[in-house]
Amino acid sequence: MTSPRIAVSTVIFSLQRHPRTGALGVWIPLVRRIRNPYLGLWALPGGPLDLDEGLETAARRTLSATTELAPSYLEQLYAFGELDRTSSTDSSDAASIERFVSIVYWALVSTSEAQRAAESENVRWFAADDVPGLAFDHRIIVDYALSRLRNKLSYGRIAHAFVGERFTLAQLRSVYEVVLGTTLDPANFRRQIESSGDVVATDEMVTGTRHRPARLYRAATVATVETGPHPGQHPGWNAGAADILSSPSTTSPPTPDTAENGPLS
Amino acid sequence: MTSPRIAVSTVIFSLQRHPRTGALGVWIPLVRRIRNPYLGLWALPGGPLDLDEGLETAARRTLSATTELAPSYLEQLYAFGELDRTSSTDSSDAASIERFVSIVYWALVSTSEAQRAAESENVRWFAADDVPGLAFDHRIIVDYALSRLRNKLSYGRIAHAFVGERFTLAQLRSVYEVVLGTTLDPANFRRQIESSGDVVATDEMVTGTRHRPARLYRAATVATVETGPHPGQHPGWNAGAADILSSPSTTSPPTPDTAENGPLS
DNA sequence: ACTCGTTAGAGTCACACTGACTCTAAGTGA
DNA sequence: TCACTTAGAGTCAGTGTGACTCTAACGAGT
Repeated sequence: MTSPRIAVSTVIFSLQRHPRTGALGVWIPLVRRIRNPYLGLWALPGGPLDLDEGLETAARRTLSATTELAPSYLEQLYAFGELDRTSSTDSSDAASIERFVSIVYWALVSTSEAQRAAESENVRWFAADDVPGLAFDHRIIVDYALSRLRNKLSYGRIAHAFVGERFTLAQLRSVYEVVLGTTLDPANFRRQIESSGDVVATDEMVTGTRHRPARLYRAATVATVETGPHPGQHPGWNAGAADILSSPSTTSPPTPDTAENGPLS
Repeated sequence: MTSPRIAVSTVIFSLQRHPRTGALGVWIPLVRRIRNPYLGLWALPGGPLDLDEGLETAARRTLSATTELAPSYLEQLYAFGELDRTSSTDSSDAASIERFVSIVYWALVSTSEAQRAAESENVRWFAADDVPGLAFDHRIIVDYALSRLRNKLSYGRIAHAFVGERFTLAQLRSVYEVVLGTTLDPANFRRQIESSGDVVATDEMVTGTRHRPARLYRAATVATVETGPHPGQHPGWNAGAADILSSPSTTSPPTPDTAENGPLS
């Protein structure tokens, strides 16, 4: 009983367009604190860990309770447990504040799934690189999660989680560009992604654009190789529904008939 | 108060020679449980988190208390908090066992530093890939830490922590070979390490071998770039004392005089 | 004193990957 | 039918890497 209490919080990333500039960026939902340490400030969604639930279960529960979100990708980020986590910019009562150790997860949700986290008095989306003053040390946590996101994206196959089930390579490329803050050569990006095996071409194309139709791809079914850094059973992935990233676009049924996947012609 | 208790444990890696075969390998110290869940079994050094100490502080404290070790590299590994952590191979009383969330660190100690963890009735070193049946889910934790060690070694500049302050490139190479379980071409290894900037040549050489003297190197002073995945202030590194890895070797004062670092001749 | 065995350390070469770039395909809208 | 735009294939030079060869410099044995 002489142990700090445990809280579980989650940094949720999604790609969204800026309401004014229209620029695509990384956004996160925050919830307003309705209790006294840092009352009224924005904070990461989360809550105390129950006695009878696992860590990831707690992350999903608090996530669903505060934002209605069920992320397609969820992974543990870090355990924050220093003594000064609550002080810094503290503006509340100076009375004794109970100490918490926060076990923080980070999640990716697709743009359509993100809409389930409806904005309200107590829930709002912020650009990840431009958050207001947050409760506790949550600003540090968000920055760390962002760096982890960038780092992980450059190695692995996380980008799919931002887009829907079917996506064009241009959409996938824009995920990389937005997250990493760079621009990528379309041709080189195509070459690398296609040879990586992370992606499989479908026979569907996108029509309705004012240019040549783009082929739709889907994420390769993970071959249960499990090489990623996850102990035990946590693969991080979930089922995912379809949604779109670009502005004007619709999918269309199969192409002609002959040629199973395009025999070179 | 209705939260699981927190324990902090550490997986400590060190390179040691097998007492019989003489083969170099990755070893970890374990401590014998002296209380009832899993009494008598080997387990990771650790203990409950006090109310007034940070996570890393707790890791160092419990480490020092059980094994006398002060690791040169220490980093958080993962928080384990599933509900079934204590069941599996449980052989103790079936009564209600208190639930713990373990925040696990992993550490590297040099071969000489490792000798401070003297073997005793309750402390023993084991080959990391051949541990006995461990308490709780510690076997899973050890395996995960091993995979993380291998993964991290192939990217970063961790290898130094296994050797002393001064080391030859052959010693550093053997660290890689032992941890990764491969053999590396000496010439190519030299080329890569030297161009990586992680290492700086000294003007000292190793004599006493039956072949050409090898130059001693030291770890490059980290340029405060802090690109590694560590939130807040945790850089992971500590001060380190000198020690040797190979069998016959002594160092000798500077070389002749002319030539600051060998002008090609 | 000389040779031998051993490892240090420099250097070479072919191959694979990458970034920059060009060119053609295939749609929409005027 | 032309202009515009993006999809997607292809080319080419530079760079890093693995496999390999060659010389340097010690101790040990004869």
